[in-house]
Amino acid sequence: MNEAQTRQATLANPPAHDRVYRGMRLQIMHGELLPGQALTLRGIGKQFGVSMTPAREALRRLTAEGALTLSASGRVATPELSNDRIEELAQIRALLEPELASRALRRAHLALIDRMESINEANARAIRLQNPVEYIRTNLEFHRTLYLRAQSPAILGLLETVWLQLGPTMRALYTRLRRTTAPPHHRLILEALRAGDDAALRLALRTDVTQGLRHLQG
Amino acid sequence: MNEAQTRQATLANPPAHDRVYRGMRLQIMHGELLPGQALTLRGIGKQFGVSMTPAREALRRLTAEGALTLSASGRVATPELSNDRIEELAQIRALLEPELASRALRRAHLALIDRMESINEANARAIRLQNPVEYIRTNLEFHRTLYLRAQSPAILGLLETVWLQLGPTMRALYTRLRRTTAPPHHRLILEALRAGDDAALRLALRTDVTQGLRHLQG
DNA sequence: TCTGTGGATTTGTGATCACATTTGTCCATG
DNA sequence: CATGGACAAATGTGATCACAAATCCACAGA
Repeated sequence: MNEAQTRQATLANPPAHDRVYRGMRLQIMHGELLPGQALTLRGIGKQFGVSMTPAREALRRLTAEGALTLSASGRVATPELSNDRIEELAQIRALLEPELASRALRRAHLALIDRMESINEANARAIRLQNPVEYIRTNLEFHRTLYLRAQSPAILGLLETVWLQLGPTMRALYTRLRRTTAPPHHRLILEALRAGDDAALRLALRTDVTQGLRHLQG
Repeated sequence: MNEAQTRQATLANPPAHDRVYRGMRLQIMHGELLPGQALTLRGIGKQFGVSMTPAREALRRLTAEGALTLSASGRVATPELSNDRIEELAQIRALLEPELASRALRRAHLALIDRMESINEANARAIRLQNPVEYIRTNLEFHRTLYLRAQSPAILGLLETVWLQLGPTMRALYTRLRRTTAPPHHRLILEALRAGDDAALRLALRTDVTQGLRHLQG
């Protein structure tokens, strides 16, 4: 019938628990939180101006996606990943991302490549400015821009949960080894896209993914 | 007014929301619910003898894993997957499961293969008895028994969420085409395991996964 | 037979509270 | 200086309630 969203004056259309979820999700994926950071229901609730109930639902949702870990006493915190687990998550990325890139290749037109190019420049800028959050954000946006063309929401959705799990760890990685040069494989990815070379594209993504996380081992 | 909180202090029992989650999860993964089945918080609460709060947390968790879909009005139901989505999920299985099998191959000893053999016989029995839930259950157990040896909890966890999403659909598939013979690829999997042939094992799993879901298309 | 319209019922959402348990702090004791 | 125990604060859990929106259903009108 009437599609008018005449919600209560206090809040906008999206439910409170969804706003909390989205906000926390961005913070985690972009590496704004360090590994092992503890979170409380009342604290999150206060931060977003809601009660415990929506905060609880948001955190439950995030723990279900692996973005947060649940201690035995029910306390939530950002995960501190073991080396084995990092290797597993990197392997998942190495399996899914070449597939998504290959699916996107057929649909990739010039405007898309240009957009990725400009995102890559923003990424290089973030490195110059030593801004970890912006570096992670633009790096993920570079990949996501390509994968959105794959028209494969299920695979992309699963991949994003993997990124979520790696968020705090990637932040810790960045601050530990302060990189000064842009990731070299982004150029290879763009070249393979322009050439329409499927094999080269898959290889470039596999190396970009595994290389970036190999530094964390040890 | 329920004055009997009856928390049974110091009795190490899982929280209510966790019990609800596990129960619903099994029902979904084993195909006890058909696609499109609607669920209500109060209904689930009554079914498990708890209030709305734990039921809400359990359903939120399951929707986060893709086991349930959330309508615009906030109602939850088992997913009705499109053909495209089924193809995507099958592709994910085709990528992850050969990898898990390969990792398990090095650690697979004779007792494991024997156990898989007996599970496979239970699977064939379920087919003879035309029992869809038991068929799905033993089929998943066959795969999981192998993958547990891979010692890769992150990959296996991700894969299980894919199985979850396919649960109701696999049930619908089964009742639609009433299979009468056991899946032929399980034998190939067992043979490749005995021979220690990595390439053959990967291939057997890829075909087992894609073949089983190809029937659903159209 | 079909349609839409009104009200009654069902349902999800968010706040609040009681309670058991965990965690933190401080001080006495060895 | 280290250790442990008692007390206080903090925290997750689950029940309950009010409320608005969505859904359902009977019934009148075309």
